[in-house]
Amino acid sequence: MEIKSLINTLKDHSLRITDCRKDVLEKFLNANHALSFKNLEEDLVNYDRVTLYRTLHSFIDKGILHRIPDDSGFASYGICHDTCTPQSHSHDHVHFKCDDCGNIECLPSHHVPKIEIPGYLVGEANLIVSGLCNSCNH
Amino acid sequence: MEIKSLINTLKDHSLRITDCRKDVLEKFLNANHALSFKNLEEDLVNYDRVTLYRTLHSFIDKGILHRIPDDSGFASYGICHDTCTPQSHSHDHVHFKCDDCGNIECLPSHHVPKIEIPGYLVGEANLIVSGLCNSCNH
DNA sequence: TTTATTTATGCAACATTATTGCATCTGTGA
DNA sequence: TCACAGATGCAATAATGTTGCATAAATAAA
Repeated sequence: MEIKSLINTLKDHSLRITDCRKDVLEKFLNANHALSFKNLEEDLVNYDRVTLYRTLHSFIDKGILHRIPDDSGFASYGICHDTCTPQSHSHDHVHFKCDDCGNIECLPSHHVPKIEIPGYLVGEANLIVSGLCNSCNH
Repeated sequence: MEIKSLINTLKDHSLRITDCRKDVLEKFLNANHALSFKNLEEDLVNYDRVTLYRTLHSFIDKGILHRIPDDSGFASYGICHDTCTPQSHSHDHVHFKCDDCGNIECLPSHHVPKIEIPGYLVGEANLIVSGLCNSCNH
Protein backbone atom coordinates (compact mmCIF):
# COMPACT_ATOMS: atom_id res chain seq x y z
CA MET A 1 0.00 0.00 0.00
CA GLU A 2 1.37 3.37 -0.97
CA ILE A 3 1.62 6.16 1.56
CA LYS A 4 -0.37 8.43 -0.71
CA SER A 5 -3.30 6.06 -0.67
CA LEU A 6 -3.17 5.71 3.09
CA ILE A 7 -3.32 9.45 3.47
CA ASN A 8 -6.20 9.74 1.08
CA THR A 9 -8.14 7.11 2.95
CA LEU A 10 -7.72 9.06 6.16
CA LYS A 11 -8.58 12.32 4.48
CA ASP A 12 -11.67 10.82 2.90
CA HIS A 13 -12.92 9.95 6.33
CA SER A 14 -12.03 13.36 7.72
CA LEU A 15 -9.37 12.07 10.06
CA ARG A 16 -6.16 13.91 10.76
CA ILE A 17 -3.04 12.37 9.28
CA THR A 18 -0.92 11.10 12.14
CA ASP A 19 1.86 8.54 12.32
CA CYS A 20 -0.17 6.23 14.48
CA ARG A 21 -3.18 6.26 12.17
CA LYS A 22 -1.02 5.67 9.13
CA ASP A 23 0.74 2.73 10.78
CA VAL A 24 -2.45 1.15 12.07
CA LEU A 25 -4.24 1.56 8.76
CA GLU A 26 -1.29 0.13 6.89
CA LYS A 27 -1.30 -2.97 9.04
CA PHE A 28 -4.96 -3.55 8.31
CA LEU A 29 -4.53 -3.01 4.60
CA ASN A 30 -1.60 -5.42 4.44
CA ALA A 31 -3.25 -8.11 6.53
CA ASN A 32 -5.55 -10.54 4.81
CA HIS A 33 -7.39 -11.17 8.04
CA ALA A 34 -8.87 -9.27 10.93
CA LEU A 35 -6.55 -7.99 13.63
CA SER A 36 -7.04 -8.11 17.34
CA PHE A 37 -5.97 -5.36 19.66
CA LYS A 38 -3.18 -7.63 20.82
CA ASN A 39 -1.88 -8.00 17.26
CA LEU A 40 -1.60 -4.24 16.97
CA GLU A 41 -0.10 -3.74 20.40
CA GLU A 42 2.62 -6.30 19.73
CA ASP A 43 3.61 -4.81 16.40
CA LEU A 44 3.25 -1.13 17.12
CA VAL A 45 5.13 -0.93 20.39
CA ASN A 46 6.09 2.70 19.99
CA TYR A 47 2.53 3.85 20.55
CA ASP A 48 0.68 3.93 23.82
CA ARG A 49 -2.05 1.38 24.36
CA VAL A 50 -4.55 4.16 24.92
CA THR A 51 -3.66 5.75 21.61
CA LEU A 52 -4.18 2.46 19.81
CA TYR A 53 -7.58 2.05 21.42
CA ARG A 54 -8.56 5.56 20.44
CA THR A 55 -7.28 5.02 16.93
CA LEU A 56 -9.42 1.91 16.58
CA HIS A 57 -12.44 3.79 17.90
CA SER A 58 -11.98 6.65 15.50
CA PHE A 59 -11.67 4.19 12.60
CA ILE A 60 -14.85 2.45 13.68
CA ASP A 61 -16.67 5.76 14.06
CA LYS A 62 -15.68 6.80 10.57
CA GLY A 63 -16.57 3.48 9.01
CA ILE A 64 -13.06 2.29 8.19
CA LEU A 65 -13.14 -0.68 10.52
CA HIS A 66 -15.79 -2.85 12.07
CA ARG A 67 -15.68 -4.72 15.30
CA ILE A 68 -15.97 -8.48 15.21
CA PRO A 69 -17.22 -10.13 18.39
CA ASP A 70 -15.56 -13.29 19.48
CA ASP A 71 -16.76 -16.03 21.79
CA SER A 72 -13.52 -15.78 23.75
CA GLY A 73 -14.30 -12.25 24.84
CA PHE A 74 -11.56 -10.79 22.69
CA ALA A 75 -12.63 -8.50 19.94
CA SER A 76 -11.06 -8.28 16.53
CA TYR A 77 -11.32 -5.58 13.93
CA GLY A 78 -11.74 -5.90 10.21
CA ILE A 79 -11.64 -3.48 7.34
CA CYS A 80 -15.03 -2.46 6.07
CA HIS A 81 -15.16 -3.80 2.54
CA ASP A 82 -18.65 -2.55 1.87
CA THR A 83 -19.52 1.07 1.85
CA CYS A 84 -19.82 1.86 5.51
CA THR A 85 -20.53 5.36 6.68
CA PRO A 86 -20.31 6.82 10.15
CA GLN A 87 -24.09 6.59 10.16
CA SER A 88 -24.51 2.96 9.32
CA HIS A 89 -22.25 -0.01 9.28
CA SER A 90 -23.49 -2.89 7.20
CA HIS A 91 -21.60 -6.10 7.64
CA ASP A 92 -23.75 -8.84 6.37
CA HIS A 93 -20.78 -10.99 5.50
CA VAL A 94 -19.66 -14.04 7.41
CA HIS A 95 -16.63 -14.08 9.69
CA PHE A 96 -14.46 -17.13 10.02
CA LYS A 97 -12.30 -17.87 13.02
CA CYS A 98 -9.63 -20.54 12.73
CA ASP A 99 -9.39 -22.77 15.79
CA ASP A 100 -5.74 -23.45 15.01
CA CYS A 101 -4.03 -20.19 14.05
CA GLY A 102 -6.69 -18.01 15.68
CA ASN A 103 -6.95 -15.67 12.72
CA ILE A 104 -10.30 -14.17 11.91
CA GLU A 105 -11.15 -13.58 8.28
CA CYS A 106 -13.95 -11.69 6.64
CA LEU A 107 -15.73 -13.67 3.96
CA PRO A 108 -17.35 -11.06 1.75
CA SER A 109 -18.53 -13.81 -0.56
CA HIS A 110 -20.71 -15.34 2.11
CA HIS A 111 -23.68 -13.27 3.12
CA VAL A 112 -25.67 -13.73 6.27
CA PRO A 113 -29.12 -14.95 5.33
CA LYS A 114 -31.97 -12.67 6.29
CA ILE A 115 -33.78 -13.86 9.38
CA GLU A 116 -37.47 -13.12 9.87
CA ILE A 117 -38.97 -13.25 13.35
CA PRO A 118 -42.71 -12.59 13.75
CA GLY A 119 -43.33 -9.57 15.97
CA TYR A 120 -39.68 -8.58 15.97
CA LEU A 121 -37.89 -5.80 14.17
CA VAL A 122 -34.75 -7.38 12.80
CA GLY A 123 -31.68 -5.23 12.34
CA GLU A 124 -28.09 -6.39 12.09
CA ALA A 125 -27.02 -9.98 11.90
CA ASN A 126 -23.64 -11.37 12.79
CA LEU A 127 -22.50 -14.83 11.81
CA ILE A 128 -19.25 -16.27 13.06
CA VAL A 129 -18.07 -19.64 11.85
CA SER A 130 -15.18 -21.51 13.39
CA GLY A 131 -13.10 -24.43 12.18
CA LEU A 132 -9.87 -24.74 10.23
CA CYS A 133 -8.88 -22.16 7.66
CA ASN A 134 -7.46 -22.94 4.25
CA SER A 135 -3.86 -22.77 5.46
CA CYS A 136 -4.29 -24.83 8.61
CA ASN A 137 -6.49 -27.42 6.90
CA HIS A 138 -3.81 -28.46 4.40
CA MET B 1 -40.15 -24.51 39.03
CA GLU B 2 -40.34 -27.00 41.82
CA ILE B 3 -37.38 -27.60 44.08
CA LYS B 4 -37.54 -31.29 43.37
CA SER B 5 -37.06 -30.72 39.68
CA LEU B 6 -34.14 -28.37 40.27
CA ILE B 7 -32.44 -30.99 42.38
CA ASN B 8 -33.03 -33.68 39.82
CA THR B 9 -31.56 -31.53 37.09
CA LEU B 10 -28.41 -31.05 39.13
CA LYS B 11 -28.26 -34.73 40.02
CA ASP B 12 -28.73 -35.74 36.40
CA HIS B 13 -25.64 -33.76 35.52
CA SER B 14 -23.69 -35.18 38.47
CA LEU B 15 -23.41 -31.87 40.27
CA ARG B 16 -23.62 -31.54 44.03
CA ILE B 17 -26.77 -29.92 45.34
CA THR B 18 -25.81 -26.56 46.80
CA ASP B 19 -27.83 -23.45 47.56
CA CYS B 20 -25.95 -21.41 45.01
CA ARG B 21 -26.49 -23.90 42.21
CA LYS B 22 -30.17 -24.22 43.03
CA ASP B 23 -30.64 -20.45 43.05
CA VAL B 24 -28.70 -19.91 39.84
CA LEU B 25 -30.48 -22.72 38.03
CA GLU B 26 -33.85 -21.46 39.22
CA LYS B 27 -33.16 -18.01 37.82
CA PHE B 28 -32.33 -19.47 34.43
CA LEU B 29 -35.39 -21.69 34.41
CA ASN B 30 -37.68 -18.81 35.33
CA ALA B 31 -36.16 -16.37 32.84
CA ASN B 32 -37.39 -16.44 29.29
CA HIS B 33 -34.15 -14.99 28.04
CA ALA B 34 -30.44 -15.44 28.49
CA LEU B 35 -28.81 -13.99 31.58
CA SER B 36 -25.57 -12.10 31.81
CA PHE B 37 -23.17 -12.45 34.67
CA LYS B 38 -24.27 -9.02 35.81
CA ASN B 39 -27.87 -10.13 35.96
CA LEU B 40 -26.93 -12.93 38.29
CA GLU B 41 -24.62 -10.85 40.42
CA GLU B 42 -27.27 -8.20 40.98
CA ASP B 43 -29.94 -10.67 42.00
CA LEU B 44 -27.89 -13.16 43.98
CA VAL B 45 -25.98 -10.77 46.19
CA ASN B 46 -25.46 -13.27 48.98
CA TYR B 47 -23.00 -15.27 46.90
CA ASP B 48 -19.45 -14.33 46.10
CA ARG B 49 -18.63 -13.29 42.54
CA VAL B 50 -16.12 -16.09 42.29
CA THR B 51 -18.70 -18.66 43.30
CA LEU B 52 -21.09 -17.41 40.65
CA TYR B 53 -18.39 -17.63 38.00
CA ARG B 54 -17.53 -21.14 39.07
CA THR B 55 -21.18 -22.11 39.13
CA LEU B 56 -21.60 -20.91 35.56
CA HIS B 57 -18.49 -22.81 34.50
CA SER B 58 -19.69 -26.02 36.06
CA PHE B 59 -23.07 -25.63 34.36
CA ILE B 60 -21.39 -25.08 31.02
CA ASP B 61 -19.10 -28.06 31.55
CA LYS B 62 -22.04 -30.29 32.30
CA GLY B 63 -24.10 -29.06 29.39
CA ILE B 64 -26.77 -27.18 31.34
CA LEU B 65 -25.86 -23.76 29.98
CA HIS B 66 -24.17 -22.41 26.90
CA ARG B 67 -22.21 -19.24 26.52
CA ILE B 68 -23.49 -16.62 24.10
CA PRO B 69 -20.91 -14.16 22.80
CA ASP B 70 -21.92 -10.57 22.44
CA ASP B 71 -20.52 -7.77 20.36
CA SER B 72 -20.23 -5.62 23.46
CA GLY B 73 -17.71 -8.00 24.97
CA PHE B 74 -20.14 -9.11 27.65
CA ALA B 75 -21.11 -12.71 27.62
CA SER B 76 -24.54 -14.07 28.37
CA TYR B 77 -25.57 -17.56 29.24
CA GLY B 78 -28.58 -19.50 28.04
CA ILE B 79 -30.14 -22.78 29.01
CA CYS B 80 -29.31 -25.63 26.67
CA HIS B 81 -32.63 -26.55 25.13
CA ASP B 82 -31.21 -29.26 22.96
CA THR B 83 -29.59 -32.33 24.28
CA CYS B 84 -26.17 -31.10 25.24
CA THR B 85 -23.68 -33.35 26.94
CA PRO B 86 -20.40 -32.47 28.61
CA GLN B 87 -18.81 -33.94 25.48
CA SER B 88 -20.56 -31.85 22.89
CA HIS B 89 -22.60 -28.72 22.92
CA SER B 90 -24.77 -28.22 19.88
CA HIS B 91 -26.34 -24.81 19.61
CA ASP B 92 -27.35 -24.32 16.09
CA HIS B 93 -30.11 -21.94 17.03
CA VAL B 94 -30.12 -18.21 16.44
CA HIS B 95 -29.68 -15.70 19.26
CA PHE B 96 -31.49 -12.41 19.32
CA LYS B 97 -30.31 -9.34 21.15
CA CYS B 98 -32.71 -6.48 21.70
CA ASP B 99 -31.14 -3.07 21.17
CA ASP B 100 -33.68 -1.53 23.56
CA CYS B 101 -33.99 -3.75 26.62
CA GLY B 102 -30.69 -5.53 26.01
CA ASN B 103 -32.12 -8.97 26.64
CA ILE B 104 -30.73 -11.87 24.67
CA GLU B 105 -33.10 -14.62 23.69
CA CYS B 106 -32.52 -18.04 22.24
CA LEU B 107 -34.61 -18.75 19.16
CA PRO B 108 -34.79 -22.53 18.99
CA SER B 109 -37.10 -22.24 16.00
CA HIS B 110 -34.45 -20.51 13.92
CA HIS B 111 -31.50 -22.62 12.95
CA VAL B 112 -28.16 -21.32 11.82
CA PRO B 113 -27.76 -22.10 8.13
CA LYS B 114 -24.90 -24.39 7.20
CA ILE B 115 -22.05 -22.52 5.58
CA GLU B 116 -19.71 -24.20 3.09
CA ILE B 117 -16.31 -22.67 2.41
CA PRO B 118 -14.07 -24.32 -0.21
CA GLY B 119 -10.80 -25.49 1.34
CA TYR B 120 -12.01 -24.86 4.87
CA LEU B 121 -13.12 -27.27 7.54
CA VAL B 122 -16.25 -25.71 8.98
CA GLY B 123 -17.10 -26.42 12.60
CA GLU B 124 -19.36 -24.38 14.84
CA ALA B 125 -21.42 -21.44 13.70
CA ASN B 126 -22.85 -18.64 15.77
CA LEU B 127 -25.52 -16.25 14.55
CA ILE B 128 -26.56 -13.24 16.56
CA VAL B 129 -29.32 -10.99 15.32
CA SER B 130 -30.06 -7.61 16.84
CA GLY B 131 -33.05 -5.32 16.62
CA LEU B 132 -36.21 -4.86 18.67
CA CYS B 133 -37.79 -7.77 20.49
CA ASN B 134 -41.48 -8.49 20.58
CA SER B 135 -42.05 -6.49 23.78
CA CYS B 136 -40.03 -3.44 22.80
CA ASN B 137 -41.40 -3.37 19.26
CA HIS B 138 -45.03 -2.89 20.35
C1' DT C 1 -25.68 -41.95 62.57
C1' DT C 2 -21.12 -40.79 62.64
C1' DT C 3 -16.88 -40.39 60.21
C1' DA C 4 -14.06 -39.76 56.19
C1' DT C 5 -13.43 -37.89 51.74
C1' DT C 6 -14.35 -35.12 48.12
C1' DT C 7 -16.03 -30.94 46.45
C1' DA C 8 -17.74 -26.07 46.93
C1' DT C 9 -17.35 -21.62 48.93
C1' DG C 10 -15.41 -17.11 50.41
C1' DC C 11 -11.71 -14.14 50.73
C1' DA C 12 -7.66 -11.94 49.04
C1' DA C 13 -4.79 -11.17 45.54
C1' DC C 14 -3.84 -10.89 40.85
C1' DA C 15 -4.45 -10.67 35.60
C1' DT C 16 -6.40 -8.73 31.59
C1' DT C 17 -8.88 -5.56 28.88
C1' DA C 18 -10.58 -1.12 28.36
C1' DT C 19 -11.72 3.76 29.66
C1' DT C 20 -11.17 8.63 31.59
C1' DG C 21 -8.84 12.99 32.96
C1' DC C 22 -5.45 16.02 32.09
C1' DA C 23 -1.28 18.20 30.55
C1' DT C 24 1.33 18.46 26.44
C1' DC C 25 2.19 18.13 21.70
C1' DT C 26 0.91 18.27 16.73
C1' DG C 27 -1.75 18.75 12.37
C1' DT C 28 -4.37 21.88 9.80
C1' DG C 29 -6.72 25.96 8.25
C1' DA C 30 -6.55 30.85 8.38
C1' DT D 1 3.62 31.26 11.11
C1' DC D 2 0.06 31.47 14.28
C1' DA D 3 -4.01 29.88 16.67
C1' DC D 4 -6.80 26.25 17.80
C1' DA D 5 -9.07 21.91 17.50
C1' DG D 6 -7.78 17.54 17.95
C1' DA D 7 -4.29 13.70 19.04
C1' DT D 8 -1.01 11.71 22.19
C1' DG D 9 1.17 9.89 26.48
C1' DC D 10 0.96 9.10 31.19
C1' DA D 11 -1.34 7.95 35.41
C1' DA D 12 -5.16 6.45 37.50
C1' DT D 13 -9.35 3.91 37.50
C1' DA D 14 -12.98 0.63 36.04
C1' DA D 15 -14.79 -3.70 34.59
C1' DT D 16 -14.35 -8.49 33.93
C1' DG D 17 -12.49 -12.69 35.02
C1' DT D 18 -9.06 -16.08 37.28
C1' DT D 19 -6.03 -18.45 40.90
C1' DG D 20 -4.48 -20.08 45.55
C1' DC D 21 -5.69 -21.37 49.80
C1' DA D 22 -8.12 -22.05 54.17
C1' DT D 23 -12.65 -23.23 55.64
C1' DA D 24 -17.22 -25.12 55.15
C1' DA D 25 -20.46 -28.15 53.26
C1' DA D 26 -22.16 -32.28 50.59
C1' DT D 27 -21.80 -36.97 49.69
C1' DA D 28 -19.93 -41.61 50.39
C1' DA D 29 -18.41 -45.08 53.49
C1' DA D 30 -18.33 -47.37 57.89
